[in-house]
Amino acid sequence: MASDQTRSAILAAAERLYADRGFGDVTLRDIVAEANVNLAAVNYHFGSKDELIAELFVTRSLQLNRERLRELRAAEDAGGGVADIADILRALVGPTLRGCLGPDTQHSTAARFMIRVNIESVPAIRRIRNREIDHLRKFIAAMKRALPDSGDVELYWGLHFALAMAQQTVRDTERLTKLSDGQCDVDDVEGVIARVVRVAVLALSAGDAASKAPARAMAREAR
Amino acid sequence: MASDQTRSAILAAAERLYADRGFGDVTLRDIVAEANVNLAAVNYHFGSKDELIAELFVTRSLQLNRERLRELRAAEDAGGGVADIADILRALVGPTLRGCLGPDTQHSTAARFMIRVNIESVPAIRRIRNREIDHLRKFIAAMKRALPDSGDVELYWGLHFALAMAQQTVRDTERLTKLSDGQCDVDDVEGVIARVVRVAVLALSAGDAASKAPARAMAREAR
DNA sequence: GATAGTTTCATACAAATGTTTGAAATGCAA
DNA sequence: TTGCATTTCAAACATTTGTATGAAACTATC
Repeated sequence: MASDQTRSAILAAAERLYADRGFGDVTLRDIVAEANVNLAAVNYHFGSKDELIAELFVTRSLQLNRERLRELRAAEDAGGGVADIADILRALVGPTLRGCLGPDTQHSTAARFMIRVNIESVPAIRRIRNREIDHLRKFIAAMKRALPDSGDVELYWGLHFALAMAQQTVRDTERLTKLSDGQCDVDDVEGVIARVVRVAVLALSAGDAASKAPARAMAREAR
Repeated sequence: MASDQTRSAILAAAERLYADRGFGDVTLRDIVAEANVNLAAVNYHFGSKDELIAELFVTRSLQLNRERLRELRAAEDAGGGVADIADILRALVGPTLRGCLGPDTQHSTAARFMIRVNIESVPAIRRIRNREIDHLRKFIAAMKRALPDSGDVELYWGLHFALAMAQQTVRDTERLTKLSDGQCDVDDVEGVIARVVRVAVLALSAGDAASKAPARAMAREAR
């Protein structure tokens, strides 16, 4: 393994192209042209196109999970072993949103790549994604420590909804912006994070109290 | 236009195959084999593969939007022109969840097709989806009537989050089920709808009061 | 500096795919 | 029936795609 130059060039070019044009219409020939390497280099260094995609995704995915856990640990350390529920959720959705939203997103290839992953979802990536569950369990455990009186089901739904809001915001930034005529400032990343976390916390605390009351009644109260 | 048999057979076969195996690996040859028609029939009747997909999506999409608006009108009529906010949100997410969730989903081709649309998102469909905005504006208008004191921005975010929770639940049913070891009963469709609506309503009411308070403080209160 | 292992390269392969074509079949009106 | 338009059909087309091959270039070790 003398020179990783070719390997790195392929990875960089592939990520850039996938980020810009999506998985659908980027061919190996596009990638090797962008990387200025030979067509056969991809199969030589990665085995197949899918393995190249997988390596790209795994790398970025591990980065994301690492960052999430780092923030989670920081929150738990600050709280002496039990973190604030809002901080837990922030550790969950913060890295994703910070990476994929904001004005500087235009300049980060890695971020644009992860957005594509969220939007398109090719089989090669979907297979890997299912391993994400172990990672999420760590957050469930932390949430259980923070809210020991909550039922497990509520925690699962709370985490699910938190991720839903974060990922949909990444996925459908354009629609939200258009719908609101730009009134929803998606570039204010920390603002978006705070908003998602706030609602997710509410969802968690609401689950217990009102899990049996019909939503209709709740809405009446809210008026 | 003597016989629409061929046309209909193609549409039905295509929807079935796309529902079962996704857009990625269903070819025209698969479709015509399933429909027992000639390969050239697709291009003759639809012009191209993309136009076939588009027609499938538009049909189901219009059905969905019609059902949403029907429920919205029903809610507004019942309230004398101004519907309950929970009912508005239920009209928004109910049809999607009822169509795509639940035990009977296994039997509805249309439902499974729309799930695929939510999961995969091919370019041909993404282009059409952007026209959905006008449809959503009607819900924003209804929400504004229901919550006249709410800021527009809060309404946009509320609708965005409601759709996020509904669509992610459709998209990631499997992950949620695995993560919770089956504890989250996604087959209880009306339960899921109530849950999504409840959180969305909360998100709307929370926006006003706490839009300036940091989420950290809110979480503390929630303890 | 010869040799063995690694990497690069041009090129070919094989398969799949959406689309087109032109003739045959069918349906329908005069 | 005749004639015209619509529809079906088998076959071919033209690309595009990921992958494989075998020789050449390169690198490092002895």
